[in-house]
Amino acid sequence: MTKDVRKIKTERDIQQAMLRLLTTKTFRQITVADICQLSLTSRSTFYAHYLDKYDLLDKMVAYYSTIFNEKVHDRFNQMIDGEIDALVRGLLADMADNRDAIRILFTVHEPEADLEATFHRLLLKEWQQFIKSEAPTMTAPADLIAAMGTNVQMTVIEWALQHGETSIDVVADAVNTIRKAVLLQIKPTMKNK
Amino acid sequence: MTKDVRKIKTERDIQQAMLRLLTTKTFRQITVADICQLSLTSRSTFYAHYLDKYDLLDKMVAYYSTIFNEKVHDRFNQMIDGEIDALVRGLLADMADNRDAIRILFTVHEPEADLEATFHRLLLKEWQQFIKSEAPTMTAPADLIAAMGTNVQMTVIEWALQHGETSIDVVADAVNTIRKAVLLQIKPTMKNK
DNA sequence: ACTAAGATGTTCGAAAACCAACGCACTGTT
DNA sequence: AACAGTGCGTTGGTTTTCGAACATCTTAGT
Repeated sequence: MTKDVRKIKTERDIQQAMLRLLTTKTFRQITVADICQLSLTSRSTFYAHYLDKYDLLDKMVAYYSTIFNEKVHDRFNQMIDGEIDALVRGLLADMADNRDAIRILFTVHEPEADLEATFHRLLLKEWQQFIKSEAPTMTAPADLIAAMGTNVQMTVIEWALQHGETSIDVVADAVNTIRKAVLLQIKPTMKNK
Repeated sequence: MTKDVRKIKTERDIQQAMLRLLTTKTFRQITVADICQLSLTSRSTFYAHYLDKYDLLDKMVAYYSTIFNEKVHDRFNQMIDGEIDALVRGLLADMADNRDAIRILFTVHEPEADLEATFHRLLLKEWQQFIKSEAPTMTAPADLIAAMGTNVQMTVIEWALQHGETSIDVVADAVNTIRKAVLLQIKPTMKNK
């Protein structure tokens, strides 16, 4: 039931080729022939794995989205406490291996496949759920605050993807101030923390 | 007549695996199973390409030796002039792609396969030929001077392999002084240069 | 409107790689 | 001496990949 090693290898090669090509060309400009040439796979093999280059992109985005979703869901509860976001720091640690891939895919914005947008959506959903359970009634509109929290975190994530995780320390104070301000809208009792 | 892409890929994978393993273990400690596991190739495929791990090492050494030999032979005549060794600088430029591989293989010293020793031997042969044609009669023993020249160059090569090519500039003066002293033994007429 | 070039997606026989299994040799227990 | 453990090298049937060919489809040039 487990996959043949050859399948794993060709999919790895094809996806690596796609990522490398994306550093040079636009997704639209990339041809299936380009991918095959760089990955040393034959045309027919490519189509044995993917319907077309859109399907390929789709599966890549789906893969990283799944990982992200799992990690977010696991860690979301730890978010409130801790300096900067324990969540964000944890996520970046979890995805250290895939950082290059994610950074590259973040530059691709196709209607069918958009990793950045997907991450944003997943994060927003968790925020909404979080607010609903923690503070059912709020003075400020819940959706607004959820959007705020999401955007703050996304900003940190993207910044760390570009500049490296360690660089988080540089902006920790600034981000913390903002984070606390957002959380204050949800849990006013946290003032004295 | 040209090789199937699949052969190229598996040989590439196997050789990369060998190099990566050599950064961790001794050549003796490495097993065929290790290589197969890391390169994602099956045991039977390995033996379809190589007799055993010694044969693999052998072919890798042979490959880089061939390249080295060609480059040395092409460039040896340009050696005398130019600051530091035009030869050495040229060689390092030619082999920039393979620098990591060569640096790793230089740490392996098996009686049947020793890249460092092979490079040394090839270089020495060129020096002997050079002296024979340029200065058939010399006061100092030709073999001694050939050995000197070879060792000076090998030292620079190994130093550059470790520290990067640009770092040659740092030691250029020192090496040049020595190089000139060696060449003076061959061509006393160069005093005034 | 015609053509040439390049890209897509499919088909099929041949070549290569996989994998599970086997026998063998060597080493270190108990 | 029997034993398990590990590494070597080989075998044969199965699966995957390759390569070359083919029929579209789009796009640019004359």
